Amino acid sequence: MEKITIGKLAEMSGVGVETVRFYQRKNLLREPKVTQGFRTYTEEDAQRIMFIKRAQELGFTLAEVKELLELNTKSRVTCGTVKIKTQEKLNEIEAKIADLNRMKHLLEKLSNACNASQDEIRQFKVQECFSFGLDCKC
Amino acid sequence: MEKITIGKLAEMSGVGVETVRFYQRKNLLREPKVTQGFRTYTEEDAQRIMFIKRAQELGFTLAEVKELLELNTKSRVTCGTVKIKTQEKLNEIEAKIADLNRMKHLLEKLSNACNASQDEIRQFKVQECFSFGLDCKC
DNA sequence: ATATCGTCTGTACTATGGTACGGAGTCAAT
DNA sequence: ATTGACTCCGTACCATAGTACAGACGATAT
Repeated sequence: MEKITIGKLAEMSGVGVETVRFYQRKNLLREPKVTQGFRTYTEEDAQRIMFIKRAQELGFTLAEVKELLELNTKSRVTCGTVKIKTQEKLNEIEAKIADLNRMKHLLEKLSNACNASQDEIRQFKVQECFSFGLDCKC
Repeated sequence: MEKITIGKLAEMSGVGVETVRFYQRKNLLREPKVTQGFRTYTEEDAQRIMFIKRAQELGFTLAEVKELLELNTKSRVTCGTVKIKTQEKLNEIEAKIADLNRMKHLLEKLSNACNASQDEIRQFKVQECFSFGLDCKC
């Protein structure tokens, strides 16, 4: 089995070398064994980075990802604790979804208001269209 | 009609004085008339700041808000242009909602898996639960 | 043996969206 | 007339999430 250097790890997990070091500084990644002055990583480190990336895509900040990973690091944890953490995240996610749905409906309203005369050049009060509470008058 | 100073404008539009100056530096807000060395604003400036804040809440970055405001500045613009811009945002928002829903279902699965033995201490692989594509094995 | 690539460390820089501060000038009330 | 609040300007600073780079050292190939 070949040694996984920082460069290989970065390539495996689809990030830059500097990003790996950054995650280490932020304690999102353990400091790996150092063999002859070089860091040597494992498959698990790559998994961990991919997990970080995945969670980020899903709207978690690095601080939140760290929390999630710490649940895992403790390895044995009461189900109650996990349940509370996941419920907190669920509430956050539901709030985000609700916000985004609100945005979506308003944008749809704006888009539909523009539908009537698609190519026509006309006075357009963008600000008015975004003043929710007021009706779009474009 | 009383003169609207930067402090009053900030209060009217619910931001800080420094934020007003910041928006001016970013050309999101025009440089107002200066009367005896003091900036004098109008109602419209307050409207504009509120528009910026509203658009931000809806997920637009300041750069995007600037674009939207420039559509307005040009005063006459095809409805097609506005439609394209809003449609782009709609697509982004819909993708985010889809991601969050995926996340939600996985967290619910995780939460339910913990339900059976609420107080029992057991091995818990959070990462596995988040590895979408894999099934949760907790 | 020398070149070249990769890694080491630390620090500096990027963008985004503000927030804070120092020192000077102005305005309004007492 | 002096205090206190407000404003002026420029610059520095904050968090977030990286990205870049300098100078030294190690590993490998020719």
